[in-house]
Amino acid sequence: MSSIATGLNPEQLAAVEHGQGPLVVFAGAGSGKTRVITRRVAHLIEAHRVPPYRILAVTFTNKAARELRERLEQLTPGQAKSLWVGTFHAVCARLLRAHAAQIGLRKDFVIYDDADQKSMLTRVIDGMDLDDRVFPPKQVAYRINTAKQEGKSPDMLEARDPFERTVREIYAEYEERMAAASALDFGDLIYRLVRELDQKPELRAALKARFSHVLVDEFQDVNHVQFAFVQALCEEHRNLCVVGDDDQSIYRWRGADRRNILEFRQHFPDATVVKLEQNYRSTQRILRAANAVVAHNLEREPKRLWTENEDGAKVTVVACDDDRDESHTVVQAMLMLADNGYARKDLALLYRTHAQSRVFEEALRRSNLPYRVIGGLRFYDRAEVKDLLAYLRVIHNPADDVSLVRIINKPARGIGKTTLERMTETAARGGTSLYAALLALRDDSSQPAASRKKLAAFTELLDKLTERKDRGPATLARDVLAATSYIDALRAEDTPEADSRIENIQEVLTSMDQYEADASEPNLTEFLELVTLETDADRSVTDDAITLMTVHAAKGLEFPVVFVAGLEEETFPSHRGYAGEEDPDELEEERRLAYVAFTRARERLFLSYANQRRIYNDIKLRRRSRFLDEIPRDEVNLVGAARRPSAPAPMRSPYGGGSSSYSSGSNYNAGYSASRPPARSVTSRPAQRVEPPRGSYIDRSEANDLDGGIALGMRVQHSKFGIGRVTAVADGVPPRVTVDFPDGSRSIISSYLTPV
DNA sequence: TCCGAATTAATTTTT
DNA sequence: TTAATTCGGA
Repeated sequence: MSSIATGLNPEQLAAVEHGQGPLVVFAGAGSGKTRVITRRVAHLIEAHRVPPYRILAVTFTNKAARELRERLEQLTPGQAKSLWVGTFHAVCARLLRAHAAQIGLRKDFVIYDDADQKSMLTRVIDGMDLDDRVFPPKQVAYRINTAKQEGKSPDMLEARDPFERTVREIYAEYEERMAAASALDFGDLIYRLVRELDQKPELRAALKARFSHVLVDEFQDVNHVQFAFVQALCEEHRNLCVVGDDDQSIYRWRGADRRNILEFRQHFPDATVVKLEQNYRSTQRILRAANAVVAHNLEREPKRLWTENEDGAKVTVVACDDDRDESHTVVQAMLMLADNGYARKDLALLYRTHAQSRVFEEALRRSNLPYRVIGGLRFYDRAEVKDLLAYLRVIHNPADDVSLVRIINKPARGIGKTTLERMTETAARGGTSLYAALLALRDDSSQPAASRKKLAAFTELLDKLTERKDRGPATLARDVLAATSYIDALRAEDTPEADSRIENIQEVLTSMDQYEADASEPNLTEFLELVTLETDADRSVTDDAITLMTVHAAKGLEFPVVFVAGLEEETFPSHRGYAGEEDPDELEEERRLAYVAFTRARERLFLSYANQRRIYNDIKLRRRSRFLDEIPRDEVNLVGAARRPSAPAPMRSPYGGGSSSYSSGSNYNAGYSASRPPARSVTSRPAQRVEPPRGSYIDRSEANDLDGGIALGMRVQHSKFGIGRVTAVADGVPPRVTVDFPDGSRSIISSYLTPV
């Protein structure tokens, strides 16, 4: 038992040993949050004799869930297996399956990811004879997802204008098609469960008695339905422990509501509050820089994050001429670090958007530095992988329309557009699945014989495969590949792309074998669920390579050396290109994102920007991010091509008059005293509090007010479509308006329009 | 029905 | 720029 308390500071210990009732832990970056959660669960099991299966721990990623389970296995051998640990999505999926009959769901429902959802919506919109330029599936999907995050069914959706009324109808129709396919989208997993909990007292009673202790990690990123779910589970015992950091809330666009943690005490007035403010991860300088930036936010829980770690090196700001220069300089620095005691896997490059990875990838390849990109295109999103999985899904559940459409003519078997249209029509008329319609057409003697024959061949193939359904996913997948000659077709192509596709398929097969070896009762349903809920970030790092990823993906990770690239206005902070002044909430979220990025670094932090950048065709002048100017000058070492007398639009900084006073001429490599510091000694220096600089809000009098707002009825110009009139305005991300152009109505992102 | 060519729209972040 | 989708000819 002593092992549970070893090495904890008083606040951590208080959180670990807290007894009954609600608990909120404000855990600053690097304050040992994971440690507290792990120890607390172990403590509940060991000291309070809580059976593991009555403890639920919700994490943000599958990887975090796995790690939690592994660490607990070490702390409490043999007990961790029966714990409930997982993401909201995984946990809710499991509960939905367990109570499927009660809820009126098929136990083996499939989960649709975003791409599946979008193709379902495309089919729905098409089937309703609507113009998908006026109702772009992506935009409708965004609205439906938002509705589900807020717990709204179609009839609860606002419909103030014709556009919104139609969206509501699409939503309703979509729900019916999803039910017919016995499919749930990501949003459904939580929303449906919460809805059932509201409507079925027996279910609510069962679930609130199911767990005795609930823990939620990254609570600042929980949205409305997720909180409702947690509240329902805890309303009886009230043993709810939430852990989070409002400064690290970066998922507002996904419905995350920081008020959930900031106002936790209003929901649970008797909640115990613990603040973890000692940082064990970063150097003083890194922490001071990060603190100074986030201190510019107005709406936050006051806190003082401090560390006993040494001062460390100054934060290096790398000023570059252009994007090529930036990638080159960053890679040079990486090479130097790699020569001076750092392993490649100690280095990470973070950026705001995936699109930024390209230039760096090229530069890294040229320098023969091994790297891995996290995110972007998910492994399971690759076309060939999706094809194979679609076969498995149809075998598993023939009513899965989206998957059926995907494979029906892959490989080409002469079932084309005409036949598919006929099927869709029949299905719509009879209110059945596409597969049922397919069978009907096959058996309908009034149909053309040639098409009937092709359909029969296809169903025969499926039937043959379905017979072997229970032999495990891996075997089944190999059967599918053999029966469709999928790999043979790729091999015949004999191109590098085809080869890499074959490799990807091999990798799926390997992961299936792995799954069968690991799972207690391997089955197709579980495997398919695992695969759709798995993110790229969940795949673990083993090889010695530099990691490239978005700041979002870096949440919860740490690296000895972190590079953050593209610190420029419009990019980081990003802005949605909406006309007029900036949204202060959005800017504050960007600042929190910067805070997350900076605090990933343990020893060295490099921040880079370019004065001009190639975007599409032309070269755009860029302005250094205001976040850079929010870092105290003393913590910064400026290197690189900062010789330009002044940036395009000099910014006033609280630490100096303008950019010229900031830079100190061209001292190209001055910043790289790159060798790794000796292993950190256990210092017992008195704690130095790091205070944010006071009164340093930047005067941004030259804020861009170039383009005016787009409003209803306004005449606007688009570079391609010419001049038109705005007929509807929709807020959203990004904001769009519907415009009547000479050649028809279109939905356009408003930043692509100029008023005339 | 299929394939390559032409067209067109788009850049945030993800379970 | 480039990815995705549509189009047109075979």
